[in-house]
Amino acid sequence: MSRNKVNYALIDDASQRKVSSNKRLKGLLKKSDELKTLCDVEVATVIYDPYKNEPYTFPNNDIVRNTFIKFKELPTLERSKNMVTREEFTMQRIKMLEEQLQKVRKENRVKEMTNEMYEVFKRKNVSADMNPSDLNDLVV
Amino acid sequence: MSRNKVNYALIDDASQRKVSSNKRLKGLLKKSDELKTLCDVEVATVIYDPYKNEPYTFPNNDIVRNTFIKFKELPTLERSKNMVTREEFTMQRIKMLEEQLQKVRKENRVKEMTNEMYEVFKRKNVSADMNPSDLNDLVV
DNA sequence: GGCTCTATGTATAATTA
DNA sequence: TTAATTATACATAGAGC
Repeated sequence: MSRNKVNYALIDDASQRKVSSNKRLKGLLKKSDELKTLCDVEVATVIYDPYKNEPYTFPNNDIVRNTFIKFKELPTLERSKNMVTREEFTMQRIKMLEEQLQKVRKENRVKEMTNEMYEVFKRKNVSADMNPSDLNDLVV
Repeated sequence: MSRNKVNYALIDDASQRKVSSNKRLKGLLKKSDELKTLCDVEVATVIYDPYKNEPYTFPNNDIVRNTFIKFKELPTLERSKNMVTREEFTMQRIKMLEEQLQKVRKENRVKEMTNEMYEVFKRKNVSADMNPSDLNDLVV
């Protein structure tokens, strides 16, 4: 069993090529979805299998259409200098919001831990005189 | 060293997200190229990184344009209503971030309250039988 | 930030049912 | 031919520079 290195060339055997194509298409869509979800990147893909009339799209037909419209508009957007300035401004705003979000989430995690301690504390009905530093031992 | 499983969710840390994005983008382009070359499949992709004006394309701008036009002209596909321009997309992104921030801040307040309860609890050594749902009443 | 390295998770070619 | 299985190539998170 077990695989060889991939030879970077068209797979000669048509049925084997189809099998590989199906597997790789599936893999590509998964990777696209991960890029989109983990990294907040907009991905739009159209894939034509030579044996099919209708293409596969990622993430779906409508979004691909929207992205393509944006793509077409690009040269128009690049015209103006003000546009760039404004866009930079907007990007700064996004960045700032993300930083805030990250900070608040971090605080959140700390509080989450303290709440867990509270639950443990309550459940076990332990003495309130317990040294808070002892709680550290309970952290999973 | 060595890696953990990928958590299927947005990577919180912006700079870490960027690193992952770059690696995964590279990987995705390679997979796209392999699908095309090994399996004779037509692939056209547009990728918008939120911090860049210009999208990445695979295999290149012209071919993407042609493939997308072919896709657009398919008679069976109905026209989309929700067409979004690049700018509207960016604004949506800001809105989403603001909503998230607000949500996390709200959660934060709840946890803040619980923490305060914990402190009171500890100080006064009150009964551990108090119902946690009572805390809800305290939320602003 | 970007680059290299490498351990480990993941994709998939080969094989079997 | 499609569906599972498994061994191995490949992608990439984490670490160090």
